[in-house]
Amino acid sequence: MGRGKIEIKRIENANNRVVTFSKRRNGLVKKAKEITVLCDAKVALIIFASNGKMTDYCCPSMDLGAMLDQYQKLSGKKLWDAKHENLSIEIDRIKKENDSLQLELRHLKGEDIQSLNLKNLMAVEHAIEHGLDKVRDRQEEVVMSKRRNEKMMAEEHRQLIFQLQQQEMAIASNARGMMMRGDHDGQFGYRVQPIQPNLQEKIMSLVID
Amino acid sequence: MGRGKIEIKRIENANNRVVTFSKRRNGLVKKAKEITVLCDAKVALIIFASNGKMTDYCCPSMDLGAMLDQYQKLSGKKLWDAKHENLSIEIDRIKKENDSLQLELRHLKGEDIQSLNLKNLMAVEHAIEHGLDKVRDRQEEVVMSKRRNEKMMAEEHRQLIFQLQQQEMAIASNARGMMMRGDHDGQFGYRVQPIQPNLQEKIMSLVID
DNA sequence: AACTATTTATAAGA
DNA sequence: TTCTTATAAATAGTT
Repeated sequence: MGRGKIEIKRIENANNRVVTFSKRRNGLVKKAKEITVLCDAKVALIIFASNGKMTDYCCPSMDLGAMLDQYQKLSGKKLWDAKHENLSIEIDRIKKENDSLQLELRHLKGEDIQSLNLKNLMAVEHAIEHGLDKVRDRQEEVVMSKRRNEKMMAEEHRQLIFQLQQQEMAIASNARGMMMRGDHDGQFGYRVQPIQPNLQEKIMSLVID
Repeated sequence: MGRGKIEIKRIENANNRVVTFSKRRNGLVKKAKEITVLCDAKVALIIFASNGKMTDYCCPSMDLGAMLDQYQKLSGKKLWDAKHENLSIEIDRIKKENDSLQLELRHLKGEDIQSLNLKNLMAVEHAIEHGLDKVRDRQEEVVMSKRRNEKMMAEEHRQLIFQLQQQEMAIASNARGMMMRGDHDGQFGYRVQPIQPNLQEKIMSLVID
């Protein structure tokens, strides 16, 4: 229908194709609306242009979800049941994994062990003993580390006290010198160098744990 | 387009409505096919007649499921929401539970404990110790039970030997009596009663573990 | 289901 | 994209 008859095959001219698409898409939607009104029909229509742009129409009397439910019932085809099923299967799988973890956990806690035979009991015992060893080793480490830190702290505390004393003495002797020389412009004869430049950071790190 | 112009409103005459539906439905599907071919478009079309009968068309290049996936992406509307999302949420929930179980399990096995502080380590230690106690108690029980069973077994073994001996003696004496009386019709004077009727079952149950 | 007068859709051109 | 218009196609009413 137009100035000339056309064959129903892909329109090679890209521009014509796009224009024709636009016209025919409008026509299609218009006809979908018309049949809906004229004939009490339910219509759902989804159109993707080759550039990906989408147009859709759904009759006002039923939403697309309901249409598709109906479609599945009548056609027997599954649209999302498959995905659904996959999710359900995944859930079952994880739940089973969960149960087995749960059971292993309970065994290690000495629960639900009535059904275990001697061999299993010994395996569980070994696992527990191994874990206990490791946990105790780690405790040891942590305690030792804490103790080391305390010692360092104490040592540095002593150092700080020593430094403070030195500075006080230096200031005192300087002040005496200044007074004797009448030096009042606030410039000391020498600066007290920090013995441990990173002391503050070290202390902070010790305090963290 | 026809002998007369019609208003786009419900066709009251039921027969006309059905006929028009049929014609227009065919037209709609035809146009859907044409735009698919002419313009590289993807079209999905579902039509329900007022009597419930369904007609559908989907472009050959994409199945309806894929079309609807795309529809959801582009429109942001969710078609199979409720069920789907609930399942996804459920999966997330179970996975998290799983992870936490996994972690607890690893802790009890003495793994991944570098990050635990002393307090946590001690809690884990106590859990493990408790489990170890329980498992060892149960082992003790099982071993004791086995020992008891062995004793019972030995005792019943002795009983069986005793019974067998008795029966052999009874048969022997009977046979002698029969021979002396010329009793050859196979009927013994009395039956040997089983001393322990359920012996077989008892033995079976002992053998199981 | 066929026919056909008429309306509608649209291809090509601007 | 939009408008125009000649023509093809769809279809309403009829047989």
